[in-house]
Amino acid sequence: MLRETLEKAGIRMTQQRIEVFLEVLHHSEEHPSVHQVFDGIRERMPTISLDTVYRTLWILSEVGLISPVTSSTDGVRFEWSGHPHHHFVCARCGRTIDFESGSMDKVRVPEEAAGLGEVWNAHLEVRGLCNRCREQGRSSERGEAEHG
Amino acid sequence: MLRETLEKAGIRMTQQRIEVFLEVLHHSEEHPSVHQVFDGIRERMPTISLDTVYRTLWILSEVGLISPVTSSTDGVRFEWSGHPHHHFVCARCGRTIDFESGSMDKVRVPEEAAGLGEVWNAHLEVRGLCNRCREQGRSSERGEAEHG
DNA sequence: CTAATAATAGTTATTATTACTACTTCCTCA
DNA sequence: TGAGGAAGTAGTAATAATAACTATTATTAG
Repeated sequence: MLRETLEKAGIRMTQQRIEVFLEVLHHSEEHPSVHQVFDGIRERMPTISLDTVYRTLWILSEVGLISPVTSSTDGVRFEWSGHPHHHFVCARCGRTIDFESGSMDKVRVPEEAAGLGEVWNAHLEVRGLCNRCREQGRSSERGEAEHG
Repeated sequence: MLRETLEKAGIRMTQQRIEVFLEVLHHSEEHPSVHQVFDGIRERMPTISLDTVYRTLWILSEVGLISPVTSSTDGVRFEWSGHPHHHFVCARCGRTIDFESGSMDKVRVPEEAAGLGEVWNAHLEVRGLCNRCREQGRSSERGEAEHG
């Protein structure tokens, strides 16, 4: 799937790109940050540079294999694009929580969107207050987004 | 609406908060960046600080009056939460384009989401390649996201 | 197998965002 | 109405996150 997509886009397949893709794929539900991906790969490939990880993540995003996740400001996070699911984003702590929905998965993309460009996928983005923050009242703080 | 919401959350209403809210409200479709809001307000209130703008934007987000927008890495952008609409996000240039949809607006939020917390609102997030990038082939670049 | 070229490592430079502190404003309750 | 105290702000310094840069290396086409 990686090989095929990169080939179609005229982008070379390198070991680094394979590693970055597999790392995001493997930890997709955790919405890994750039540094999580970096550290994960370094165990197997100690010389990989942070710059390469950044560049590669955006390249994989541009061809649609992975997607940046709505995030708090602690940096970009990514997920694999291939698994249909939706997001609950907490307005207070900034966490993005995945959920699946049989009813929503087969939603047809509105015409209005199709007119704006070539549609690849779509998901529902729900905003609100997560259960954890709801219990903590005003004591919770932004930024400790574990994106779990 | 501002007064009422802040009061309910036990947050004081200050001139700065009014200005920040109005600035975002007024330029909502452009998804203003922090600096756009800052500059806009400075014309009327020259002493406002960038720190205040950042703090206020996040406070208004936490109470649900505004929302951060899925963005490229050129910084956070915000929009007013009160207008129901959806997003087309270009995977290449990072632009977020608003669109309205009669069919989607009355979508009911799935049960699976309601279990995760208190739901405030929901919208569709469509990913793909915007018309502009589609025409430009591989010449386009990330980062010049005008969020128009 | 080799040349041409795209991609990477390692680092430095930028820039968005947050932290900090003295000062000011706003609200409460008498 | 006005003093006391808490919450909010300005101005700036500190802290990351992200991008830029260049010599070197890996990849692909032929």
